[in-house]
Parts: sequence; structure tokens; C-alpha cells
Amino acid sequence: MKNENPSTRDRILNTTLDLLQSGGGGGVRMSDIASKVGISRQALYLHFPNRADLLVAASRHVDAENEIDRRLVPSRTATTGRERLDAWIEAFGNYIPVIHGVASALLAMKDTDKAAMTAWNDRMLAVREGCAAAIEALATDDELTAVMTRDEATDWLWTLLAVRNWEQLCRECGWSQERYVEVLQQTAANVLIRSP
Amino acid sequence: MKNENPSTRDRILNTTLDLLQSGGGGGVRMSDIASKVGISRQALYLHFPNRADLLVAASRHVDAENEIDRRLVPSRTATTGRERLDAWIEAFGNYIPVIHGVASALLAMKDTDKAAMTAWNDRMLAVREGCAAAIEALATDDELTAVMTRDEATDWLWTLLAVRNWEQLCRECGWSQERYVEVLQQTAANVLIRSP
DNA sequence: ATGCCGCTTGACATAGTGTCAAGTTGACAC
DNA sequence: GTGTCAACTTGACACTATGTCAAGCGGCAT
Repeated sequence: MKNENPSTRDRILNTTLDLLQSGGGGGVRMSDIASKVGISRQALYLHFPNRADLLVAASRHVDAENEIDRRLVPSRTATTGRERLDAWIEAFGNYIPVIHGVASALLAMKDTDKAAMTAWNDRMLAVREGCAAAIEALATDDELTAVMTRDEATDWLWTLLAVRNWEQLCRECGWSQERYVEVLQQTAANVLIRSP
Repeated sequence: MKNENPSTRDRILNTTLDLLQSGGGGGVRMSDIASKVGISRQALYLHFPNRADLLVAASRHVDAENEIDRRLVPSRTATTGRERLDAWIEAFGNYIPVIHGVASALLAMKDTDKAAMTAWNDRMLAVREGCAAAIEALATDDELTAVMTRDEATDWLWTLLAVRNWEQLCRECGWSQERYVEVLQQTAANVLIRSP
């Protein structure tokens, strides 16, 4: 678990992400991962104590490999509230397809596995922070609608950006990624920005 | 499976719904249901071939017991497109808490169980029909936004009304049912109705 | 050469679903 | 009363997936 040869651990994580991405969510078993990595099932348990922890590690691995911070620069450096909102939706909306496999697997375990649920909630609270910051930026520009409180607006935006909604629009309904981002930006603007 | 004493079958279905409603989603086992009904686990299999079929039957049972048709009357008799949209959102939005337990259980099985997935998709396609009808009503009144096609607008409304979104807003964020309906009506109006 | 590390092999515990076979019970028919 | 039929019980078992345990093996660093 600590300082062992990194290549095997990384191979496990990458393979896990591969399988989650293609095979889709819940159906990926420990033995599937082991055999695709080319090690024994038990070797997995030498690196990760259980399936939930492996999935959580995989989800953090995604962040590490995809420079999440770089993606957020435009959102943080935006000058107006409106720009910040658009940048945030674009950044996170385009990050969803990258995390979708592992997100979906974690989401599927949420109901039964306490550890998985905690891990997922942690990650989603971070997303909520991003939403709250965007709402705050709108508020300081006095552009936020009066129809909702700040908390409500944050809840609303957070919900709008849910992974399941991306899944439904882009996977089930066949929307393109660009259209998804575009429509969500418009939706958010129409609802959150104070009318003149 | 066909004409046996209805009372046991109904007791099974009602008990299943009770447990799903309180215990929440995935964690309800066949043995839990059996012992709460007061019969043996095996007796369940005399009435339903497997867990997925039991859940599907339970979900249909909800509709039967909750007069889904009566709820939809205001939506069908609305005269303007806008009224119809509001009535539809109110009707389905207020139906979600009723079906939430069984919906959540079926949703949890979607990834692993093919039968559960098919059943769920069937039911959700019916919801999509309702959305499509509301969009159509807006379009014939010439009130539909030009920013989306009718299909896109239907997809969007369908996604907005997803069970998971209700769950997040009303369960996790603590919104009241009334506020949820109100905000979703406003959201839909702001996004879908052509600006003057 | 000794000892440790990463890994393998194989057996086993556990939880839940679903199956099978034999037995019980009560109601109803004759 | 006796037969019988359906609903239900009891208990054993197969299967699948996770997770545990113990013994062993091969390479490499000191």
C-alpha cells in the first residue's frame, strides 16, 4: 500500500479505468481487472484493501492524469460573474466524460457500500464548491436572480451538472458534448441571471 | 403467477413498497421482504420468478394504487401550452416521491440486471412521452423557444424531471416538495418559452 | 547465502440469489 | 371420513462475487 513498485499499482489503476470506461459501471469485477492486468486476483488485495478503495483510488488517479487544476484556470481567472459561470460549466461539463466510467461505478455502489458513498460524497461536495463559487461571483456582480437564494441557486446548478444528467443527454439521447455544454450554459444563464 | 389468492400477492407487493420506501433502494433483500410479510423466503418465488420481476410488479402496483391517470387530467385538459407544461411538471414532480423507493431500487439494478434495465427504460419512455406532449403543446401555441429543436427540448425536459434530480434537491439539499415543483416550473418556463 | 518483496496458488468464509425435493396444512368435494 | 389440490414450509444445495488466510516461489540487494 505504500511505496511498492509503482508500475504495478499504476497498471492496475489504468486497467481499472479502461474497463470502467468501456464495460460501463457496475459490471467490472475484481477478477476482470486482475486478469486484464495479468496478475492474480489476490495481488489486487496486496495493493488495495477492497473494491471500494480501488475505485476511489482510480477516481483520484483520473484527476492526477487529467490536470484538473489546469482545466479550472479559465473559471478562476474570469472577470465577470457571467464569464465565470460559463467557464465553470464548460470546465466541469467537459470533465464529466473523462470521469464518467469511474463515477458511474462509484454511484452504483452508493446504495450498498458506505465507503463508496462517503468517497463519492466527498468528490461531489468539491463540485458543489465550484458551483457555489460561480454563484458567488454572479452575486457580487449583482447579476444573480432574485428568485432563488444563493444556497438554492448553488443546489440548482449542482444538480443541473450532475453526472447522471450528462449520461442521459449525451449517452441515451445522443447529444454531442459541445451541444451539451452550450445548452447547459444557456439554461444556467436563463435561470440564474437576473432579468433586466 | 396467475390466479392465486390475491391477498398474499398484494401483501408481498405492499410490503416490498414499504421496505423500499423506508429502507431506501438497494439494501432490501428477498429475505427481508419474506419475513416482514410473514412467509418463507421460498414462498416469494412461488409468486415471482426473481427479484427483478418482483420489483417491476411492485412498480406497476404503485401506479395502480395511486391513480396515475387522475393525476394527469389537469395536464391533458390544459388549454394553453404554458398551462400544460406547468401541469405536467406538477403532476409528475409530485408523483416522484411516491415512486421514489421502487424507482431507486430499479435504478440500482440497471447496471447489472438486464430485465430491470428494460423495465426501467419502458417506464421512463412513458415519462418522455409526457414531456414530448408538453413540448408539442408549446410548439402549437408558438411559444416554444427557437434555441432548441423539439426533440432537444423533450430530452432536456425529460432530464430535468429525472428521479435522481428530485432526490438530490429534495433529499440531499432539503428542498420542500412545493419549492421543487415551483423552481422546476420556473426553470422550464425560462428555458423553453420563446422570449418576447 | 540470506532475507525480503512482490507475487502466485489454492483453500476457505460469507452473503445473497435462485433451485430442488419432500413434507405439512386446510379447505372443499364426494 | 377420505381424497386431493393448492398454498405454503423446511432444509439442502448450486452459484457468484467479495474478501481472508497460509504457504511457497523467484529474483535481487546486501
